Amino acid sequence: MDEKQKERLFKIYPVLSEVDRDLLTGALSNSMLVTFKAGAPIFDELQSCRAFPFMISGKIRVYKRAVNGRELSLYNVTPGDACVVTAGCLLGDAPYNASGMAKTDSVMVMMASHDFEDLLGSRVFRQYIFSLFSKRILELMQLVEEVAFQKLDRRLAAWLLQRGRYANVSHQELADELGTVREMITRLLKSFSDTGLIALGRERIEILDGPALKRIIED
Amino acid sequence: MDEKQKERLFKIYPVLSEVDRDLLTGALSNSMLVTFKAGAPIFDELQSCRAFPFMISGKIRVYKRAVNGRELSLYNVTPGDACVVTAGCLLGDAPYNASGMAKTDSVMVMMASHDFEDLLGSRVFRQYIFSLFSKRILELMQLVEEVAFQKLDRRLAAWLLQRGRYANVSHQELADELGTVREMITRLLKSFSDTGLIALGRERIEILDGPALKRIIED
DNA sequence: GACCCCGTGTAACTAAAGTCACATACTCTC
DNA sequence: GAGAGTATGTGACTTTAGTTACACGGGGTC
Repeated sequence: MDEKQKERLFKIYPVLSEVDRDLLTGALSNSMLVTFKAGAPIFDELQSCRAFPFMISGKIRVYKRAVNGRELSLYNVTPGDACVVTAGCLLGDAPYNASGMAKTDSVMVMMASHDFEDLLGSRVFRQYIFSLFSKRILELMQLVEEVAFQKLDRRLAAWLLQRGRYANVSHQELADELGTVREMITRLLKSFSDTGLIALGRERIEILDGPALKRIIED
Repeated sequence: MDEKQKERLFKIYPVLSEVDRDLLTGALSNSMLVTFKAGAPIFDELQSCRAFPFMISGKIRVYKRAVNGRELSLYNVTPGDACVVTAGCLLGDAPYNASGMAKTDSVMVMMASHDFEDLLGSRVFRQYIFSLFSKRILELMQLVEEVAFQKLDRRLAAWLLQRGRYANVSHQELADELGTVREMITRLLKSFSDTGLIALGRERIEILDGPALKRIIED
């Protein structure tokens, strides 16, 4: 890692500046910069893991894959985040039970497990990591509820709203996000489009009537 | 907290003996012993939380409740465990987003947030807590997958097997565990019973043919 | 331009889950 | 042992989701 990259790292994880200087220097000199191309698989179910990732740029999608090929996104990891599966494997010493792939070109610093544990000696750093964990746990619990209790049209509407005015995704990608099949997405999008809530194009969805979508979510 | 209770606490959380003596003594003298009767609500969605619980005895069920009254268990907390929602709220400074109730009479030591954070200064203690967190996260991810991709008969069979030879639950309780409705459970249990996999009684299920149940799970 | 790949549209059908309504039966209490 | 309250059994029906199979069309390649 050169100085420029360290600087970026500090910018994204300001909490690192609170960590003991020597400890950090040692840990970083041990760490490796890794890059992934968009679409590249990063880890897979049942694999065990060796290092803790600090995302510098890009976006990692963590998801579950069912036997029949259907997928469901659990969460994304972006710069400033931590990947809790990885951390979970690392600290809980269990194999991954999800898969990860790069959604966009991604760069991350991989820090060895024991170095990471050293850094956790810093109270502020620890608080930061814990709060990332906590955020994820709450998100996961939310996800469980949505999958268990909410109809697909609601979940789809919520996904669209959260995405902003335009979304450039194929129906298949959307299905893989929500854990369903392409045809369901096509159908639901069509019905949204028929009632003027959205406009459709190839790999493109535009929200025309946000408030109406919100009403679907709220029931 | 008297000496006898401290002893029990140490027995259940041996890792506490690794923590700095003075720190621990201070933290414990600040802590409160709390008891809940079976069935008592412990916390609820959107409530904020003030302390970290160390379970001494009993069992806490953490679950999500849907608007229409349906429920779905997320996990149970037993002695030696940590309640990650609570920890999540505490450390991530967010309100609860699930509910908790005592399944059996329960006793726990509630430790103030800042005392808990002090204890985390100990590397071994920290590792212990992190590994509890990790375990839960992996469990939650597993749960998401099951709810999203697995049919109810599989999930029910899995629940029964994991429970051991006898389960003393009502169909409604089972429905609340799995996030479905009573009638579905009654129907599925009936079909299991018709094929000789289980024997049914009032609030009682006995597994007769474990291997066959396993086959249902494995498809 | 012919071809192919991929994303999308759609209809008919199956399957799973949930809803409604009500019957039955056990248990505990008075 | 009558009655209340809770647990279970069950059939008919609706809704939601998933499956199958195929048609259409744009965009890029050779």
